[in-house]
Amino acid sequence: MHESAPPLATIAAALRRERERAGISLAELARRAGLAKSTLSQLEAGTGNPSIETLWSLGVALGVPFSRLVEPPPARVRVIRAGEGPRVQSDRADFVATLLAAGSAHARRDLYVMELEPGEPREAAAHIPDSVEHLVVAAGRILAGPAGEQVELGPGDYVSFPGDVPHYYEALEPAWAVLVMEHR
Amino acid sequence: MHESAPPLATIAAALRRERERAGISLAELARRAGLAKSTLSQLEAGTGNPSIETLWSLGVALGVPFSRLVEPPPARVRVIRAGEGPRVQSDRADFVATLLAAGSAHARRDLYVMELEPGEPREAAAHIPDSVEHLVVAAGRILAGPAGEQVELGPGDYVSFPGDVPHYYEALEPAWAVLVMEHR
DNA sequence: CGGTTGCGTTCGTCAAACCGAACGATTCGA
DNA sequence: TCGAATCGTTCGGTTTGACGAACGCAACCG
Repeated sequence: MHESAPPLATIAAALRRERERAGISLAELARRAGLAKSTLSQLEAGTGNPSIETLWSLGVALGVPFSRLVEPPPARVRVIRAGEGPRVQSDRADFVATLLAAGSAHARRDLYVMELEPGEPREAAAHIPDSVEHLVVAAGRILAGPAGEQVELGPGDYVSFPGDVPHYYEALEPAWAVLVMEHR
Repeated sequence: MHESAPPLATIAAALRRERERAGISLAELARRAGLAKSTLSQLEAGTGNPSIETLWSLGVALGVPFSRLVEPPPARVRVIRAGEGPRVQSDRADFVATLLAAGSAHARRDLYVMELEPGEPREAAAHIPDSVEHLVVAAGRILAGPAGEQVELGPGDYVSFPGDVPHYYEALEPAWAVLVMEHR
């Protein structure tokens, strides 16, 4: 899925990178974070599997948000070619969706590209309370919406509706669309 | 500021929250993550200090980005002060942008449809720090990206790049795209 | 009623994360 | 040239996170 990066080496690299950016020594950082030099040494060497509290204290001492230590340096420009993205087979859905960008904790909108073939309508059970789905049709025609309130959409059309009630997607012809799943 | 929350209870709450959102039992999650039930039980109880690998495997098993487990839940109260509302007619927009859905404080991603005609490249000055732009091309061909790092995109292609540096949009042929502005 | 299945918690054991101390290497200034 | 200081690494010892087994509970079925 989208959870690929091995955190082992990522953290080691991030620690060294941020420490050098701060311009302090390993011993000094260990001192500020309240850790033993040895611990930090092994962490930067890629040996070891720090506890949350350990890594957190390092984040504090370095003055960087926690996620910067654990997430790989974000590629400045991310390109996902048509059909190349990670296919998400949703637990409770039959449609094929490609996850483009997962929302962070502060930006909980997940971005998908959805491809639909005409035929069986895709029935989606109600899911998370207070979730909202946004749909922009890029090509083809799609009949979508909550049960009983479907609307027909063509290229460029946009619709949003609550995701916490049963709803349907049905392609009237081969179609694809951009889907934004917003769950608060 | 950004480094305040004690991760102890945050993680416990996040784990339970995300697990219930996924609708699986504690035992089931432990199984999928390859952990002992007891470990997970203690984590959700707020007792214990998981290692990175442990927490990571939980993130994978839950299908959520790591940061969602470690960062505090978004504020329940959502406030948009006077004058802070989303500008629909952008000040410097010489392209046609239609605001579809403004992000709340909980989901700070704004959703646009953008139409471009070939000709002058659209130059966008750097804006809000730590903002990210997501672009899915629906039709036509677009050259987009930060200055010096533009990529050419066709229908179905996706790109994201930082929005806090100068960047360009140039239609190589009549095109339209879905634009998600993410500002944290 | 037993018997089974699944749940979440508690307990004892073991591996490993973390610590403190000692080490060689380097850079100073006296 | 010699200490003195600081660097980052390596080596045993201790704390503790993770495991597996057992437990009590509820729901379900014979």
